[in-house]
Amino acid sequence: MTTTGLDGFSLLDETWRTVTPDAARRMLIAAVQAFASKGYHATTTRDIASLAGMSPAAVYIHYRSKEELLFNISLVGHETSLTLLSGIEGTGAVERLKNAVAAFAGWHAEFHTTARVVQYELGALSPEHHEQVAELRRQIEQRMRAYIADGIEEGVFDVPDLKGATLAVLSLCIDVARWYQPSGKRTPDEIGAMYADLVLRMVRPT
Amino acid sequence: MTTTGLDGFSLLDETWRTVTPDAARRMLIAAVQAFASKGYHATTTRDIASLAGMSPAAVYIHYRSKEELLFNISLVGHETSLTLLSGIEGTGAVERLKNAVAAFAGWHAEFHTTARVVQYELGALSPEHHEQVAELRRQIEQRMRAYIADGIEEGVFDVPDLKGATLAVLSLCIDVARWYQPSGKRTPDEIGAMYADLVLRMVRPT
DNA sequence: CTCCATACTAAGCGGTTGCTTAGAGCTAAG
DNA sequence: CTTAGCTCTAAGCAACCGCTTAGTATGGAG
Repeated sequence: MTTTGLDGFSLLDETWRTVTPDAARRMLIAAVQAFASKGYHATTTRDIASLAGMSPAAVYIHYRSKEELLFNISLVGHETSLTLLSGIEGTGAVERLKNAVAAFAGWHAEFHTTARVVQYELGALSPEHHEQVAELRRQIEQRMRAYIADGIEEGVFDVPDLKGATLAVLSLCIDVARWYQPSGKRTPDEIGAMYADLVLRMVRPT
Repeated sequence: MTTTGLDGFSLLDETWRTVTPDAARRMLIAAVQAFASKGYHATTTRDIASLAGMSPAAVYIHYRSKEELLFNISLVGHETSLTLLSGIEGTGAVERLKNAVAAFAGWHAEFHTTARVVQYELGALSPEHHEQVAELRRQIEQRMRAYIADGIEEGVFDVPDLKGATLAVLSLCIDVARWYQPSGKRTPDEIGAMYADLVLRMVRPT
């Protein structure tokens, strides 16, 4: 899962590779960085333009508003993590849940800049945009719940409260975006592996 | 741990009971509500004054700035949760960790309004104020780590990575403030009990 | 070459922000 | 009654906000 960022593309470039034209992508990446470090409301459109190396008015050539910038980030971010979670493979429920948690928690570490905006700026979206994103979040929850439910059906998990356990697992992974620092000792992959172990301990039979 | 809020005092009043004079307390409570629902930067001093039923200028009679309002909230909130975590009782490490997680997670649900400000608006503090709060956060982490370490020494816990496990347990509890809704099915006490069970599963021997 | 669409900037508009100033109303000591 | 001190409000200031307008530079089609 980990990409090194040493191949000429930064991690942010990789996530937003499909965004065109070039100036629109640079603007989006600038917005992600600014929103992640200062928060949506503390970021001005002048901050974003300045980070992208353009004039304040240039924002509005590619985006209708500051909120639309946030919506694009939020939408692509949620779609990316949903795709990631949907593509988990493994033989047996134990291995699949392990891989799912490692990938999902690892993503929140590796792409913590994007993840921070995705997870902590939902409240700044317009009601219509928020509802679109909420639907994706429901699908993410459904996926994670299915991985746990599989193990219960297989008889390899002991989970008294499926909804509660799903909530806790997702919560654990999501919160990585809040505390993760690249300067810390653990790599995203190590965090993913550690969290996978902790979650499997939570669901294993007594 | 749960207080009903039916005794004439709201939960917010209870937390801020010691703040005087009365107008300063009403202003703080208004700020907590506003910061929690819209975020620090999206809240105007006029919002706060209006919620407190006073004029915009009244804020500055009791507080030097909007940031000082946030600092007071953050400081009292951190002190409260540290005191809570420090006063845990129980015979044996298993019972103490169970009680600690139940209390800490339960607090983040019951006082989710305060907890949201405490946990998610740290970045808006001035560097000096942030450092003061960071010291309290280090003490909170130390306390939780001690509860887990006790169980390892007693031989009743199997934890390969003490620092990692502490981080995960705190993270799990803190994130309750993000997703908790009073309209949800679980009471704060039920969430505390469920989380205590999940955490004990994470640290029990194989 | 002309023409036109696209991508950008310089300048700035109306509204809002955190915070200040000047002064009014109230209370209580002398 | 006077007066000092505290709490509050009405009004407003300078700075900054999101966003718009007018105009410039560029490059490709005819």
